[in-house]
This record gives sequence, C-alpha cells and structure tokens, in this order.
Amino acid sequence: MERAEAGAAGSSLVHDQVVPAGSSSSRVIVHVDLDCFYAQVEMISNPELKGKPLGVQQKYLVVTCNYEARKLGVKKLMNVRDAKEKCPQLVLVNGEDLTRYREMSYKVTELLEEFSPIVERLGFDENFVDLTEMVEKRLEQLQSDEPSALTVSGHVYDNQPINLHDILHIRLLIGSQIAAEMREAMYNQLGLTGCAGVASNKLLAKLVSGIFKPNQQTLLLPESSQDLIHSLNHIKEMPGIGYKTTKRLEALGISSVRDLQTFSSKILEKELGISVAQRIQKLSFGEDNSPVTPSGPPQSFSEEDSFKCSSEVEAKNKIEELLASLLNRVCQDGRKPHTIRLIIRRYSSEKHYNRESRQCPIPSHIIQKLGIGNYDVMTPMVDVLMKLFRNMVNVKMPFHLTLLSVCFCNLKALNTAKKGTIDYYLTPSLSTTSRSGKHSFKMKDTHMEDF
DNA sequence: TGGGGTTAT
DNA sequence: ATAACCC
Repeated sequence: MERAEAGAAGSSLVHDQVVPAGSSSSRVIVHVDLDCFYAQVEMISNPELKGKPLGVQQKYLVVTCNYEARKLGVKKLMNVRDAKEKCPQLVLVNGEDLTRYREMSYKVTELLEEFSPIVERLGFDENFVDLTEMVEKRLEQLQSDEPSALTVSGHVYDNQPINLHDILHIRLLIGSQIAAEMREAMYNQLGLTGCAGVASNKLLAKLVSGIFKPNQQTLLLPESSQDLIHSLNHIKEMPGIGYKTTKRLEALGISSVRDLQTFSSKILEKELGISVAQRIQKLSFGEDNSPVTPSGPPQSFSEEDSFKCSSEVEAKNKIEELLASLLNRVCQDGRKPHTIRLIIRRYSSEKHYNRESRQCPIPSHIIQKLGIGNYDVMTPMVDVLMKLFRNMVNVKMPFHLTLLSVCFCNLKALNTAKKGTIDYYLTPSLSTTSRSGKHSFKMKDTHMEDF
C-alpha cells in the first residue's frame, strides 16, 4: 500500500491526495536510538570517564563503548584482549549488573510517552513512537504565517527536496520537528544523546535512524525508500531477518534485497512457510504494516549469569543470588508473578543456541508473601527452583553448565481481591498497612521476623 | 559472545 | 517448552 502512494509523488496539490487524513495507510513513525547507551549511563554515573575511551565489560567481552573508544578501533562485542591490544588506554567498567541501565531505559520510554502514549520498546536503548495523531493535531493548529513552521529538522535522506505541496512530505516534516523536540528533552532532562529516524513505517524509521550517527536525525521521504533498502549490502541487515532465516535464504541463492524482492513468492512460501515468507518479502520492498505496539510494563523479569557450574551446590548458590535480585525487582514493580522459570545452558562444543528451561506455577501461598518482605519467601522459592533444576539435570551424573537464569513471568496486576470481599481481608498485602512496596531484600539477612 | 527482552508455534 | 526475532 505504501508503495502505491509513493508513485503519486508528482501530484502537487494537497486535494489530489488519495489518502484521507488520518488514514491508517499513511503513518508517521519515529525510531529513537540512544548512542552507546551503557557507556552514556556510565559517563553520567562517573563524569571523570567523559573524554576517555570507555568500554563496558561483561565477562570477557566489551559489549559497547563510547565514540572515543570507537575512533581507536574498539568495536561492539569485541573480546577484552583484542580491545586492550587495539587500545591500551581503554578504560573498562563492569556492566554485568543492568539495574542502572534498565532504570534509565524506562525513564527514556516514559519521557517519550509524554509526547504520545504509543511507544514500543526494542531492547533497552531503542523506542518506536507512532506520531501520526500528534502530527494531525499540529497540522490542524498550523497557522502558516510563521515562516519557520514548515522547516525540516535534521537531515533528509539522500538530500531529497521536500515538496511543500505534498501532504505526505508535510506530515513527515512535522514528524522530524517532533523528533527533534524528543531528542532535546532527552538531553535536557536525562542528559542522553541519541539518533532518530522518521519515516512512514517501523522498518524504514529504524533503517533511516542509523544513517547519520551519533546524535543526529534523518527523515525519509517516500520517494527515497527504495534507495534506502537497496543500500543494504545483504539481507541479514534487514531487521526481522535473523540468523536462521538468513541461512535458509542463502541456501536458496538469495543474498541481496533485490534477490528477495524478485524471488518466486510461491517457492518462498513452500520453503519458509506462508507467514515468514510473506512478511519478509514485504520487508524487502520496504513495506511493514506492523503497528507500534505500546510496550507498557515488562511481561517478565529475569536475571542470568554465565559461569561454570558442575555441582548442585554451585547451582543452588547461584540460584539464590539470582533470586534475591529478582525479588527486589518484583517487589518494586508492585505486580505479582504467577510463573517461575529456570533456564540452563549446557556445556557442549557445537550447538549455536542451546538452552533448556522448566517452568511451573508459583504456589499461591508464596505469591501472597511477595512484595511484603517480612516472610521468608527465599527458602520455599529456592526449593521450587531446585526441583525444576533436578528435573532438567540428572545430578547423579556428571554435568557441566555454562549459564543459569531465573525468570518471573505471567505477571498479574494485583490480586483480583475487591474491597469489601472476604478475599480482601484474607490478603495480607491489601488488608495490612504495608502498601509502599519498597522493602529491600538481603540474601544473607537471616531471619525476617513475623509481624 | 552478554544479559537481557518479545512473540509465535 | 522451544524457536525465532530484537538490542
């Protein structure tokens, strides 16, 4: 659909437009992408790091680094040894604890939600915002006696000229102004810089946000969308086409975006299934009708640690550590998880992705004690997790794990108890005074006395 | 490859 | 429960 309208670009009068205002076929989407996010958070925590080449380390990897480090040859996900070799002055900070990154990440999302509530998170450092409605409102308010009212903010992809008689151009231009305001607010209120891309769908917004890097923004006009997608050197660079699909496409002789565009739809559907085939072939044309889905609060909380583990005692200690952190997080969230999952990774040379998991409902008597801090929820939870562990790992046989992870999911708002019902008065978290939800949980803090 | 997340099957 | 995707 979006392709069809792009063809009508020659028309210059607003009333020529086939697309009615506010139609779902013409959207304004912004993708906001923070610059080297973890490194920025670290430089805010410790301003002495500013100006120095900085890497954030997890285990033996530099997972991200600031631009000073990049200039000196450090890359994302580079081995610490290689990074130090390339850049001996590199300063490293440990980034295995994501707490501060996660908190800052949600501050960014919340700031963006003030512009429009339709904000979708992608990882900790990217957000999509659907600006369609906001742009419509600004268009209605527009008094065209101010000359600056219709000036684009930031770059335009390919330097394509804007046609002020083309309503699609005007809407995207206003989107670029909102994007600039968002970046200003992020900097003024949170001290963070980032890039933004404005386009008519999520795929194109995401691709175009990376064109001018760091701390810049780019607008994509519909006439340039084919140039943008063909600027990709390989289909693996297309968001939505991952490792597995890339391998299967390569086996079919498909490696460029144009290969995918021109490949037989029928054969692609046979090979990948109709759903994936149709979706990725549309992506290859720059078409993406997926909505910006408001993320809201997280669907799950998890903590993981990669480490060598070959005994049940080691496993139990790690599980207690992971669980203690999770309990603090869940406590602050206010909602209660109803399912718990244990994930392991077994040591085995090959096998790209090998993880196994077991999950079970959290016993209701434990759920009730969550969030009020004073009852010992650790011991019964650890018991549950160790049962899951023994269900996956035969502890009577030698084993070697390289990762343990604990996940709380199936989060429910509060409990369904309503004021005035029996349930309400039988529910400790509701009928007692404790409603702050901010009790810290310390692992080795032995006895938590009863009320 | 880390330490997270999501949705679909 | 796993598999795919994203960062």
